[in-house]
Amino acid sequence: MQDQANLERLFNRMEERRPLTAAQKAELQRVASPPIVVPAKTDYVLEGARPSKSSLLLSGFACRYTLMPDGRRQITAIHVPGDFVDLHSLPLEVMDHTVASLTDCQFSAADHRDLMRIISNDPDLALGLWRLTLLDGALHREWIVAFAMNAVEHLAHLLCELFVRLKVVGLTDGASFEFPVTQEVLAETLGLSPVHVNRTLQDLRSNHLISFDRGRVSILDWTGLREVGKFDATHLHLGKHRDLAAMIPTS
Amino acid sequence: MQDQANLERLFNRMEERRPLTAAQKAELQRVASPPIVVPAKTDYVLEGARPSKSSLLLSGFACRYTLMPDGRRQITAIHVPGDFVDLHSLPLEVMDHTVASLTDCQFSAADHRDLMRIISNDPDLALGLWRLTLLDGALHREWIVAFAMNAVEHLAHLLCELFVRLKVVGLTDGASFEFPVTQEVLAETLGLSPVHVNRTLQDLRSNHLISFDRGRVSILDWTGLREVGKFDATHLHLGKHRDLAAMIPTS
DNA sequence: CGGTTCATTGACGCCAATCAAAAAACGTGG
DNA sequence: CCACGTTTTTTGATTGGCGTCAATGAACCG
Repeated sequence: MQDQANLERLFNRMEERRPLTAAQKAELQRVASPPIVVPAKTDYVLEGARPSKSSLLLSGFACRYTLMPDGRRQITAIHVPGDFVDLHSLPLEVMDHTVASLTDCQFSAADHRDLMRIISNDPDLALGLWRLTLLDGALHREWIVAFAMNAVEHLAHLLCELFVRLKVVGLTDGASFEFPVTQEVLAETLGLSPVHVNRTLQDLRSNHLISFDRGRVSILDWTGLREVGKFDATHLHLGKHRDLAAMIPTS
Repeated sequence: MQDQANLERLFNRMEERRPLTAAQKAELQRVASPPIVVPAKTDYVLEGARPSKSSLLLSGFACRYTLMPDGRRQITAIHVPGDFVDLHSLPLEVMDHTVASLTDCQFSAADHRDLMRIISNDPDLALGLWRLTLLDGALHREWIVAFAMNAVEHLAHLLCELFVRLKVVGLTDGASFEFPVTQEVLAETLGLSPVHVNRTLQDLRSNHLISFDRGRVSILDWTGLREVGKFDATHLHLGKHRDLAAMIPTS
């Protein structure tokens, strides 16, 4: 059992709104492969592919991105442990973007035939999986809104979002969390130049809202950061952790 | 039967990848309400609501938007006939944004209990509905990428996307289509100021890529517009109409 | 026909891109 | 543990895209 994938973070997320039965958890556990290790900065699912399985991120950070004709990379989603990174390929079949690791990652994969069997036999679980893919959509919409903000607001918004999502899966430590990515990755996420990301980070730091050092983000002023980033957790569709976004974390 | 909703445009979209059976079409038809008329510029589903039904757009243009704290409205999606505008509220339950009409619209609504029954009894149809919501997500991602472009490219991209989507549901006329919205709506969509949208339209016009007059968009140079907008239809997940994005429409 | 909405134009300012270079952190092998 | 090349962060100077403000003109509508 040592190499069995730990699905607790997925269960955390799925049980935000209603609990899973022991049988449902067992069924998901049954179709989850042992951990797959992927080093940092590696494409994991390619645009144009037709995956025969879908992968759950167990540890590390991953992203989805589209390569633009001029060679720039635009990141459209950042994934944290507990996220399915390509569950949408089950109904959509063809990948319209690439999934890559940002840090060293572990994934667990579930065969599409197994997943199809699950959704045929258990409409309740089917709805839960559907719901997970819709949470991605809700995040996409929020990112669109964030793109209409200026650089400082956009960055603050992103950090708020990551903090809450990581908190849900138990990956925060007080008011801080590990986020070992370069400023270039932030630039590709925010659609800014790396230089401007640097200046924007300095802005947030000089206003004592955050510190960001050696891959660790510490939120020094949660209320202030939320305000700057116009962050509203409605789109995260939290249930159990509903009050989490309002809370002021202690350091 | 005169007041029965015409679901052909929905069927068009759902049959991109695989045909629906007559029984499936009949089942969808059975749960679809008669047309609901909504005047232009009217909120139709409010943020925070818990819809008990989901609505299909039969005619007109609608959008989803989020109101920002400073009163600005950011549009996150534009809907064309054949689109479900809030099908995601079935698994997600709570609306995280508002749906509004842009023009006079007609909707047909399906009760969530009926839809739940369908997805429980027909996994195939469930997958088809799931797929529709994922197409929205794919569009969201493409919009994020488009936000990393400059104003001219972004606008060109949007017009390309609308053209192809309208073509799929038979709402184009040669190389042109009706799109009776103000430049302010475009501004709210692109995250630009109305003034700059005006200048950007003039740019496209002066390069003989489009004309846009009295609510009708005509594409004068499809190849050129696609190139400027870096438009790639992969994310539309077309099946039957796969070659549509590459085709040069005749006027 | 008159009021209202919408499209257009010009002047000016600011936010973020770009270019270039230096400093700091990191990784690796000796 | 230090030396070294590489990656990443930081800084400065300049440019350009888009926002803002304000006003005019055109289209629409009852």
